[in-house]
Amino acid sequence: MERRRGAELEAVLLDAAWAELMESGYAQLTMEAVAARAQTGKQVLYRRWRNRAELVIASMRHHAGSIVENVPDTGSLRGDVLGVLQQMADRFTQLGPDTIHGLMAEAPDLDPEVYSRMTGVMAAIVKRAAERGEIATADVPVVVLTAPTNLMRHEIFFSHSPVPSSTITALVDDVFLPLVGFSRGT
Amino acid sequence: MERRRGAELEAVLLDAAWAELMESGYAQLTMEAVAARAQTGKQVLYRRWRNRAELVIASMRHHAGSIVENVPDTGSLRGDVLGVLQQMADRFTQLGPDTIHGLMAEAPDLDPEVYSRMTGVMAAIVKRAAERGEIATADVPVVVLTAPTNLMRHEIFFSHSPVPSSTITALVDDVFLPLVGFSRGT
DNA sequence: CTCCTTAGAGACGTGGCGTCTCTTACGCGT
DNA sequence: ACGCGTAAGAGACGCCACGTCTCTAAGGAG
Repeated sequence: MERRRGAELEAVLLDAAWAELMESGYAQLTMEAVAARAQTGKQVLYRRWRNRAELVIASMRHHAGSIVENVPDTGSLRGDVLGVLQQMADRFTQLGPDTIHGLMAEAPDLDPEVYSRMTGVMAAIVKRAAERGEIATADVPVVVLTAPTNLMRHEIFFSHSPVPSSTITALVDDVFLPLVGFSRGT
Repeated sequence: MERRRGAELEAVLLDAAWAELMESGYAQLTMEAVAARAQTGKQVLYRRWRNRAELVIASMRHHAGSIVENVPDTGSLRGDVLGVLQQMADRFTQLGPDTIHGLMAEAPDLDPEVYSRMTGVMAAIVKRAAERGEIATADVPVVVLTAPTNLMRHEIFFSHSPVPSSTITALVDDVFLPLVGFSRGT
């Protein structure tokens, strides 16, 4: 019997978890099923992750790398923000709301990271826009800086269907751009 | 043995559920415990609600009535919006994040109601402000109308501690009021 | 070649869900 | 006043998945 070990095995486990997640959703995902799919025992899972939530989070990271490390750079403030929001939408509609809610409920210590990371992304985008002269200053209140991504996240959490692109453009054109003193068109 | 019936019994059940919710939180709340506290059997619960989520939701409604039916009327737009957000904060910090997340995960059909209700509340507030002449028009994009309550809800969901009032005022002063063309102070 | 880690497999105890069953109280109609 | 039917009170039951424990054997390190 070929016996998998170390990183190789771990990859198989994470892939199995991801497959189960896509097929059954978070609520239906069981450790037994993941182990069975990976053709191994539960203990192999529990040796690496303390519970279902940790396994799933690890499998998400493994599958898609860490969230937005490729900050969009379209040359315009509007394009950049649209890009960020679109990325968020794509990523989370793939997961589906039940996975998101399930993880929130079972892994309360997950969010701070994802949460604060976006603030940095937005800050970078705004800084560039200020340097280009699109807006007067990069000195924007945090609450404004995080408004679009937070509203986007809110949309993702509450809408039980994919977020339409019209909502995304509305968030940018009717909320964010006015707040940073960017007059569109005119 | 005095045997409770109908509405009387139902009230006892809902109170028991609420007490368990406050004591143990949603994740730890069990049907057994609720039944025991109400000095009855589980069947009495299952005869009325299909599962834990429905019971808890009913108990929340029973305990605090339906959300914001008392739309604040402070005489100023700023005061009204602050009032609404403060009510949301109060209500939900009482519940705690784990209850909220748990319910979201298990009762996907709960939110639309709560969600859309706030839009109406905000619309009423803005309409009054326009009539008072505080702002030019009550014709505000939906995405702006819902921005403060949505951001508030986002804050509640992600912050694992009570929302500070500084955040609430920031939402109103740095996001909402500028968006509806209200120049503060000046 | 031996040793030690750990993969693979499955049994096990636990806990809560939701169902089923049974007895018994009590409101209602006649 | 009486009996019928509905539903309360109580608990047993099967089930499922969690997370733990135990055992055997593979295969890398020395």
